[in-house]
Amino acid sequence: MGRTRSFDRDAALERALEEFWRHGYEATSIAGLTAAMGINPPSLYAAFGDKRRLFAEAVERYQETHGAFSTRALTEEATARDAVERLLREAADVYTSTTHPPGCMIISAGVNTTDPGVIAELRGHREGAKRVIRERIEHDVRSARLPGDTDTAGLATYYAAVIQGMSTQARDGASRTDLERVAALAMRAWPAELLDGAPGRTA
Amino acid sequence: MGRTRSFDRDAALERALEEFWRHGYEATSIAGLTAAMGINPPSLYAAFGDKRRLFAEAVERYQETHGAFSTRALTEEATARDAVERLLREAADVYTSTTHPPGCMIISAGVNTTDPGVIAELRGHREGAKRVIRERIEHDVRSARLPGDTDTAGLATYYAAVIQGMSTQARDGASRTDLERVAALAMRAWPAELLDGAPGRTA
DNA sequence: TCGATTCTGTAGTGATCGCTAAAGAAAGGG
DNA sequence: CCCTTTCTTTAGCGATCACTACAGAATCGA
Repeated sequence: MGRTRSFDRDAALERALEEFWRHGYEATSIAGLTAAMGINPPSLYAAFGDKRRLFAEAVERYQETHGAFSTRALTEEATARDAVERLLREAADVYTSTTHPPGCMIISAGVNTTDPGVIAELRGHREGAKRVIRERIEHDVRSARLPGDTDTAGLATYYAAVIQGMSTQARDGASRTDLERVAALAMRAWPAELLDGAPGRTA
Repeated sequence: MGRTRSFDRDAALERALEEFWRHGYEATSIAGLTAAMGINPPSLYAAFGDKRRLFAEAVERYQETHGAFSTRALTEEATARDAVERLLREAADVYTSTTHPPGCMIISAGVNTTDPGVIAELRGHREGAKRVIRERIEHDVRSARLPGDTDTAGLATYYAAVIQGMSTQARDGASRTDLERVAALAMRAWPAELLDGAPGRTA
């Protein structure tokens, strides 16, 4: 059924992802993309549609690979505190890894972008992540591990802000240990836990 | 001495500042600037040099006006704790004010920008602010208000990250009270203070 | 009033933006 | 083999980028 594609679509998508990660949506040009992907513009458009759809695929791939640690941390730990602590620690690790651009693509790639669809797409992912944090904390409130008057939305906003600050610090050159110290300090805001089987103490 | 300028240079600079604040350096076009400033390109170039120098003047103006609360908070309070607490509280206020774009121009305007000079200029301001925070904390360590083993650099990085996260949250639509809650939670990381005249306790 | 000077608007510079028409190259089916 | 299909390359589309040549308009000193 015709000539076969001469490049690895998945590998090219990963290169495009890293371009968008490093330079953001708008500052990444088709010329920069094709150079990084090792192909010519018509091959890019035939395989991925256009710049906007290529970006959407790159974001999807990011969530399934580099950004998947977030969902794992929040679902695989026994307590909300362990989940958030692991989330911050793994963010410190991923954001400063030298095998890919620094920081978080979901946080930085849409900054200073004109396209409203791109802004909404990334903001939706950020709001979704914040909601997952809040729901994980709410679960521990319902199971009486955390006080009933815990400000779950406030804590979720706080940890979302800390993670976004860590991403910015990483892009400014902060090291892994720098961010691990930020993560450790951020955990001091965690509310006093209620012990299992020890009823009554609310503060 | 020739024809007099027909527009208010200071007012035009403020409009340019807000354009750069909202859209960042690279995504702000000369066409957008001239439209916001109410002048034509030749007037802009005659009065401000070029886009790069106009941006530098806008950053300088920002530091002297919208961003001046930062230095004031860190120099006018009696203790480092009060200084940082005021810094966070005023940031929550300024970043969500509706009289100008949300967030902090120093933090966001250089994201996803290619020009290395712009990146270095803004990063320099961020590093400078972080250094001022650290020096304010070190002052309280020297005066024995804070423990001698306080990780001043770690605390400075942490509060810098929190402020950067607050800026991102503001640009995502967070309210003033949202950011005030973030500020309050962030203060839980503050080390235990040593009381004046009560010697010895180091933790 | 007049020349000198400086600002202003019009209009356009070359370069780059995202994107694509056209034609040659490589694969499958007959 | 040849025809069809799909990929590839070259080349260039209109639009926008930062920036400016040019000439008219406005203000100065004389």
